[in-house]
Amino acid sequence: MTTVSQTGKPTHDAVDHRKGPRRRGDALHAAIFEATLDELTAVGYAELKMEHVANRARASKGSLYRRWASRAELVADAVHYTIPSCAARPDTGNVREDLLGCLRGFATLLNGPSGEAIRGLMADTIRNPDLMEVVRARFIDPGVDLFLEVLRRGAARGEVRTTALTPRIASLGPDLLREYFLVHRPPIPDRALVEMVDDVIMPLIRA
Amino acid sequence: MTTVSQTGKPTHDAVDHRKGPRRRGDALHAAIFEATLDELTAVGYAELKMEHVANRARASKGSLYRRWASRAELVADAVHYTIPSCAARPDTGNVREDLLGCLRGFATLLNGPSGEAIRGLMADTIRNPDLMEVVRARFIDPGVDLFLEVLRRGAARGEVRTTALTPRIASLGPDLLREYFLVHRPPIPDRALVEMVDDVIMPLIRA
DNA sequence: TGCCATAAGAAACGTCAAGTTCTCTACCCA
DNA sequence: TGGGTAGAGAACTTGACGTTTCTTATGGCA
Repeated sequence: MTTVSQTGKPTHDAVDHRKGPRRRGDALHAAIFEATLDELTAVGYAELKMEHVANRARASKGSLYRRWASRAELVADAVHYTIPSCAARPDTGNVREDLLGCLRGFATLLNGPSGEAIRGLMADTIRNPDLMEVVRARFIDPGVDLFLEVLRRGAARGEVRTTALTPRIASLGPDLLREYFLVHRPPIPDRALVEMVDDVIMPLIRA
Repeated sequence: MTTVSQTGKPTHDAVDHRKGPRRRGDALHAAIFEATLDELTAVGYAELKMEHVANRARASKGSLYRRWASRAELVADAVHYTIPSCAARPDTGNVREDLLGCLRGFATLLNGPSGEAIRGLMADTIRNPDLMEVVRARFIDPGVDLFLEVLRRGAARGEVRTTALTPRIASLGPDLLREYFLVHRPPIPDRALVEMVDDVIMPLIRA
């Protein structure tokens, strides 16, 4: 098929979706999410271009910008859309194992394409501080809640001092993990997680 | 004064430094550093443009790129050049006060234009992971060394368990501070520093 | 003192992606 | 079945980056 552009230059299109089947609403939304994640996996956040996402989704840039004001918002939505339930919730009956299980779950996530995305989102936070609230609400606070729950179960079993059930203590795990994640190259080694639990958290919470 | 550009368009320049006094070497180097810091203070890292730094320094972009390959390298050098000696080294004879003093010193730094710059540099780390080593060597490792020294003095006075003299414990202060810095809007409240010391570090190191 | 290599200043250029706008048209619904 | 909505595709505008070119001031050296 041959069309002629406004400037008269002929372009040969494999498929012109002005004429082909055309998705709308949720179907298009989902297709863009999948394209975003594929692109994220393929080239990473830093090299992710709106135009490439559009092409991969067989959509137009206009459709993307109609829904999201920026790359950051698109990626935040796309990652949030696919993170299953923000990692598993281990319950082994032992606080140390539960804590380690949580950290390992997060680390696995951060070592994959979602980690790439979160790293990039935190970077964009500088140009757009409002994004920080979004990142915190979606990717940070849930982790603290999970740790607090683990500590409460431990306290119920008598493993954990009740005075350790504070936000400051509960967020130590997520904080140290994120800190490690942001300052070191991936992947996060398991040894670092064990140190966080055994050298910092356990001594602080032991009954 | 009026000059004629290559394309024949007349341009009216206040001063054309092809004819004016011309700095070289260290004088120019220093002028560029000062312009970088002024620009950082004025518009922040995200909005810092090489061209604007050049204009402010009354230098050319060419001169900048002859010395630094990127904005990140320029800013890293400029900030490092002006940080006095990476904060004071309190020695009050009391571990808790020393720790708090260190954290307050860093927090003051991070609440100013240097903090803006460091935040931005950490963001650029995503596009350029080599930068991470530079940031760590210049702005992170010195902090850990300082804390380790404070802990050693405390141990010598019998205030600190000798088993607490590990990198994991010594870097807790800088780690938690940086974590807070990266995830929250400035400024860092003093309350957060006190919590780090009293709820996390002190319980872990007490003899 | 005068010559010359070096490097600074200014401006233009090529590139690239962001974001916008335009036209055309498929799809949905009343 | 006809009209409004929204998607596809491409051109366009803008803005910054990093480079190149040309001119000329500066400092070292003979």
